[in-house]
Amino acid sequence: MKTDTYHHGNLKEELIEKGLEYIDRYGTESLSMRKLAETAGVSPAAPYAHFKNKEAFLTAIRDYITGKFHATLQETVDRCGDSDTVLSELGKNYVRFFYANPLYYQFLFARDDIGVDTYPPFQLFKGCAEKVIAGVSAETPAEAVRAKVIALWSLVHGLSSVVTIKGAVDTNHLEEEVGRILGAIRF
Amino acid sequence: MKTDTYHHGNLKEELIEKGLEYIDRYGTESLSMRKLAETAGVSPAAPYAHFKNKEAFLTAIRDYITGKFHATLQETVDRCGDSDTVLSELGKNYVRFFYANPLYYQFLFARDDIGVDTYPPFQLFKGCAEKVIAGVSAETPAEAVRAKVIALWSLVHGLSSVVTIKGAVDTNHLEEEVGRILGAIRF
DNA sequence: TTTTCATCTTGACAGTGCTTAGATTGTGCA
DNA sequence: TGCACAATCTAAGCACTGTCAAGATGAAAA
Repeated sequence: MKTDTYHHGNLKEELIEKGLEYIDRYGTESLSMRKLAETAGVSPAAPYAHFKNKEAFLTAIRDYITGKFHATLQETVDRCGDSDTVLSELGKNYVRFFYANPLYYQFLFARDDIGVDTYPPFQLFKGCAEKVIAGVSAETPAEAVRAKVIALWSLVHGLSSVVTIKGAVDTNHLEEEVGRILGAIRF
Repeated sequence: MKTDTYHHGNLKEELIEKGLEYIDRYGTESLSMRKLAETAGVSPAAPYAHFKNKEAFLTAIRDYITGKFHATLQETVDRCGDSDTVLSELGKNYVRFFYANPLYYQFLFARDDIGVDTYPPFQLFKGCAEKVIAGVSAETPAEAVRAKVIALWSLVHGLSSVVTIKGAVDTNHLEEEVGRILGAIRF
């Protein structure tokens, strides 16, 4: 078959964009490579020239989303510096990110190969929290600092999930509510 | 075909048991109705006499696990009553449950149709936390109580997830560590 | 005994991920 | 400029999936 568009020219990027759109709307459950190929106007096997398999494709999308998540946190740190508001702002933006994209939470974290040291946003958050919390009181034992860091992280991470549960948090006044909730931990 | 075991006799229960076993080991990703039917020694369509579709089957398994989770929490409440240790014990057992079965967390919560009011374990935890926290200081404003309840729940819920992330928590001394982390919130 | 009905098998269909063989075409090198 | 190469695509097909419709089976009710 001879057409003027045998080579798509931008398939890899379009697949990622279309895949992202699809996950936004319907989640990852019903996403299929064949449907995606069709919406891109390309044969069912074409995507496999760019991605080894479906898992590699999903990983590419995860990396993209992770990049945006990381950028959000990084921007917060850059803006707040070492001020005493940085942790609260970091937490708020952490939660906001997943509240704005409820399907991202499961998509990013519903797998078992994720580690703190290999996931930049986690490193960023933990590192920042460690610095601030250890700085509050110099003579705080290391194990207490560590526990508080994990506590804060768990609180923020958990709230990101809880916020998507129906009826859990008054989302009409989300900003104030999240502020109050994050304020429950003191250092 | 004429055999002496045309009717399985206990298929529904066996499917749930085998399905549970499978999820324990491999998660829900690669679970298939046909494989399950085969391990039960039955034809591929047989399960559909007991479950409308795969989703209904998974819901049945979720309900079973949710029952065990709820029983764990209920047992804790029954044992501790209204003592000041009930929240800490409740939190520990909450986290323990998912640490012991890492794949259950995603399996139970990786869906969007879950609500506080329709999920008994959440109601139990929230109800108990509300009673205890409101009782600490009678003149605490309602909104502050609500925020603390959500904070505690988020902390516990988040820690249940964080604990399964590689390198996040020292799992060699999980008990003490969880105790320290949960102690970061005071009321 | 006969009938009924839940339970099961057989066979089929559409959709899935993915592989292999070959077609197409932009690109760099002679 | 022409040609070979490599990246990218199509076509065809395999093994697998969920699920349905038609009919077989047999335990329990009549």
